[in-house]
Amino acid sequence: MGVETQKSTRRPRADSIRNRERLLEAAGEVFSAGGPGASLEAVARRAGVGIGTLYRHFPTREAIFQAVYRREVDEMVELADRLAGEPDPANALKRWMHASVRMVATKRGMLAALSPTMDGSSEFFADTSRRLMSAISGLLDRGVAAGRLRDDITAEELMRAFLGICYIPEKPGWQDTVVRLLDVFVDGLTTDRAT
Amino acid sequence: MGVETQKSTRRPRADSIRNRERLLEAAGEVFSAGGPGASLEAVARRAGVGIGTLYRHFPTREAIFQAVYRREVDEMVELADRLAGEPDPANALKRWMHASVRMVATKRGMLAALSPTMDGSSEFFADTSRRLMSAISGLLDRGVAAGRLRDDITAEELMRAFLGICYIPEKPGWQDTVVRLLDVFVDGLTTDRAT
DNA sequence: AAATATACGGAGGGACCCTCCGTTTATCAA
DNA sequence: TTGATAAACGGAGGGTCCCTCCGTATATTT
Repeated sequence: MGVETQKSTRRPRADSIRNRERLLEAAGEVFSAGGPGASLEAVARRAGVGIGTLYRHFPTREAIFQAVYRREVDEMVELADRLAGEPDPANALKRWMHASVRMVATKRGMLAALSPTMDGSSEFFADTSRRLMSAISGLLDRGVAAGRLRDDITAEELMRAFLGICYIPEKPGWQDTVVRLLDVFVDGLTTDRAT
Repeated sequence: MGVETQKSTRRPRADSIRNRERLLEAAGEVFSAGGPGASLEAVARRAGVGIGTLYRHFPTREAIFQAVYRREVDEMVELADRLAGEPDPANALKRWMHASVRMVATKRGMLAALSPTMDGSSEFFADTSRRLMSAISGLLDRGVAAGRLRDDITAEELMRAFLGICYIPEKPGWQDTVVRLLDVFVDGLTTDRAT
């Protein structure tokens, strides 16, 4: 025994994989539009699957929230890597932040929705925020090394400022406001100004 | 016209007043236990009135939240006044904070619950937090004047520390933790220690 | 005591939550 | 190819909650 542990298990069904993907897609859209209280039945409807299928893939509300969040963090990290090739570091940072606003909207929803059951999840949060931090500091360091960004702001401070700006009370159109303010902030980070 | 504006209006019915009071009582209990998503029907049940009665007195979820919150702020302010006669200012501060933990639980729920419709409410929040601030600074100043509390902490800083401690991620029993930490903090505020 | 303005309770239609199970289908072996 | 069958699917169903509406009950007033 021991060698046979992974033998006779079937390959996962194609429709299962496809539906899981559709659900995550739909959940990302529904959650960032409708907030934490968004209806899971709406998610299933949007994904074009039955409600039972949703619950089989994600037994709890927390499970699907986490899956969506993890997925978006993956995308942010990946995007940061891709932007490492940008000639203009400040611009790279802006683009990264713009893309991240959507992620923050999801996370905000999560934090509110998960507070009751957030016991075992703190490790999960610690992990993802560590990964985000290393992504953002990669972009920052590159700009500093190139002499294009100020060197007296740490990645952690940058993260805080980013989140702080994102937490502006949400009215209709808040995402636009946030994006503009983020641009102003990154402009302030650049070195090419009179001081 | 103008003189007659307030004439022929009947006295409000006794049962109406009583039910309103019961609803506020019940809502305070249900909200601080169950958070922002708590069921309004549960509130009505606990108050021993029909759901219709709840909705007549408080047409929206926001309305009842605000009423509960305002009421608790009133109590906090009143309690601060009463505690002005305490011989020991540090103890007075502790007692005030212990009582306020409950209020914060309600407010936390409100902030989460009201974020969608919080447009017109900012004035309401500004007003109540102003009143709270003046209550807390009354207690603080008295201790400073008596030479029993440090004079290098402002009322605003005290308020921030208080709220910061209250926002500890909530697990079962969080209120106890908060109360203990608040005590430690107030102990640190006192002057009678080796420095 | 009668009149009536007010307040009360809860039925009802709609949405959502989550479970359970009969039906469908993708995979695998023959 | 062609079953056999494990795996996944869909959605009905029972429960809770939301909010509205209106017939009934009652506190005031005269």
